[in-house]
Amino acid sequence: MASMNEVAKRAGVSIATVSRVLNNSDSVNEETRMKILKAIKELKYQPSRVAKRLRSKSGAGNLLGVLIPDIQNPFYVDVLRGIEDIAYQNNYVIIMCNFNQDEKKEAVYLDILESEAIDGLIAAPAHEDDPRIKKFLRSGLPVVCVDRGLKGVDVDVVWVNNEEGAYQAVSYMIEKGYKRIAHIGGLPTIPSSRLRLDGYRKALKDHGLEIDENLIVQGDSTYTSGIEFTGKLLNMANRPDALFTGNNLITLGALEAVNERKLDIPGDIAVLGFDDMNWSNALNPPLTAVRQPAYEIGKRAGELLIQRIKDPKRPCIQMTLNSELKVRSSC
Amino acid sequence: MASMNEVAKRAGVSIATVSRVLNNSDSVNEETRMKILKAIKELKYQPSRVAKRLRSKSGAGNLLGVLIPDIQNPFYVDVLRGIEDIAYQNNYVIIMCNFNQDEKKEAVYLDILESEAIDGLIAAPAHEDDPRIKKFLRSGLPVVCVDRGLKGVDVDVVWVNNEEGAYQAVSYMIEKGYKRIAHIGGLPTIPSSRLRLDGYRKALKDHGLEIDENLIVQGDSTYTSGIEFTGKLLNMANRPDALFTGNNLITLGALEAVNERKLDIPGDIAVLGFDDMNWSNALNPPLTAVRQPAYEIGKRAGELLIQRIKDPKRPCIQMTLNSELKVRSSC
DNA sequence: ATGAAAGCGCTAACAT
DNA sequence: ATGTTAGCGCTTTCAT
Repeated sequence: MASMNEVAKRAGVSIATVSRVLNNSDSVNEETRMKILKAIKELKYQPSRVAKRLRSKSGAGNLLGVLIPDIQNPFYVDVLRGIEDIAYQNNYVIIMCNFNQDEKKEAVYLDILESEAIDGLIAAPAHEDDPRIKKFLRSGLPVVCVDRGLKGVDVDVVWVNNEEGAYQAVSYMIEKGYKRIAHIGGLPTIPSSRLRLDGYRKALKDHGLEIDENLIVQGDSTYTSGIEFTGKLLNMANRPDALFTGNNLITLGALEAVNERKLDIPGDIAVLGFDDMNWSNALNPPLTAVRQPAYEIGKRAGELLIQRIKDPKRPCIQMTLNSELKVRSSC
Repeated sequence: MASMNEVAKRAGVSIATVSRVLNNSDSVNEETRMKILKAIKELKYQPSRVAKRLRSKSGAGNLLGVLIPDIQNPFYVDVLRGIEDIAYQNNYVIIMCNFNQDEKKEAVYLDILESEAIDGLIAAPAHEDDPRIKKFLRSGLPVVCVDRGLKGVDVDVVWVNNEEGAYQAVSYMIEKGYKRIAHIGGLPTIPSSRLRLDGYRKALKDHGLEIDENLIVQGDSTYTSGIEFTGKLLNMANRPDALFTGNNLITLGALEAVNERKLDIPGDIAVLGFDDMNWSNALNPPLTAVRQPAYEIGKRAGELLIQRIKDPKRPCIQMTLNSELKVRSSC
């Protein structure tokens, strides 16, 4: 790889001038600019992003960190996709950090990202008190949270109206005539889990249904938890007639458990999931779900981050996107 | 962030000595080592990976590039997950490049990765003649290919026995008694698409079934292509009794098309997909599929890459992992 | 409009 | 065993 020095030599100018045309800062004589451009082409010169990053502290490194809890969850994949589109458009590149709900790993990644001199971070904190993200935030680096907020600090957040989305979903279920609606929630430490549960409770209450605590379970947001809890629920003497699942993975696990028992959806048990998937119509029956605009969440977060990098002083924004109930046939 | 200089000052030594204890190269007096370690702790010093990368060309930068065609394909997500595990264990971090089958984008990403001075690259080339990856390879940087090989060059590859996997699958279908087995393939430019098709043809031939070219279609490997082609196939006067789909996304699209027509699987049409998913049991009926060990492909590729970074001279390896036919209920 | 030179944080060769 | 020093490739004053 040719260096700026070689370009300068070939063009017969100093490296400062080369740097100038590259960053089209200052004015430079049209003739010399041409000479330099020519040399760049001939040498196939490409600036070193590493050197640039080392030299010009923050903002010019074109490097973003993305810290997410579980890349195997389709929701986060779509978010990531949205972030990537914006990053690519702006010549940023992404270091992908999947911490798998492991707080130790999260901490390690955060340290590395700092040491990589990233320009900004998009993160879904492990929970709303997440001390590691908070510390990172305090270090002054631009941060945007997705899907999960942070309590007691001022930070950009992009998420969805979790409580409202759950409320709508459960209300719909009630209106459909379901009486014993169970809920399998995710990790209680994750804010969205609690908000969705709140929405569930509120819907039941507002419709005059009594809340049966036996029908409310909370696991660890995984596929396996979906299988397990659905199994328990279905084994109950007086089993529920409908199931409201707390996320993607739980839903899928629930479907496995239902399939296993050869029960009919929605005949034996209706299923409505929080989180939609691009292939929900491939499920049989097609899944009725609360759709989070995952791709757009990522896109918006990317935009906010780049804005903040350019203007660290701009006030924080909390952007709540709307979820949408996609009615298909499972409920 | 404290720099090495500050550590040196606080410990009352030169930065060279600090560097020595950090890389535990050379011998350094136990006493001074302690002083330095103490200073490091007190200042919460963390070496700058950027500076290190700039200085020590190649191999010590702890940065890997991953270039994949479609992050929204669950197969690649699992591969990525495998790579990440190995990377993390070895203190490497990953720049994620999703090129979405867009060769222009692929080229841009490759340029950027070079400019980022990555230590190595794991890539699924757009196709087997992919000139951009070949060029990259020629530049001398360690490269490992996954899922797709490269023709006419010596390179590490980790993939699966595509032809054999397809052969087994289709043979199984034939033994089950299906007579008119259709195949929806992926992009013909992708080697695995062709190999799977080859396996399909060979199985039919070996079992004395005639090949009906009307039952063979090839699309662009997407979900939509699965929907479309399945639709066409199902609308045929003499429609197939079974479907062998060429990848994950196609399978899902096919299921949507079948659901839409309220057809029964496997009664009206059996479905067997290449590529398994972690939640195949959530499908109804559970999907019979050829399972690629995606996570392990990623893991092995990561291992090979790190080996090559350490020893650029070691001979290239082509690692073929075995696929496995997971018999469930869709076929 | 252009150049010289300092320095970002580190490694490694060369001294001592 | 430890220090000095020259870069890695770039940006950015400060001169001219």
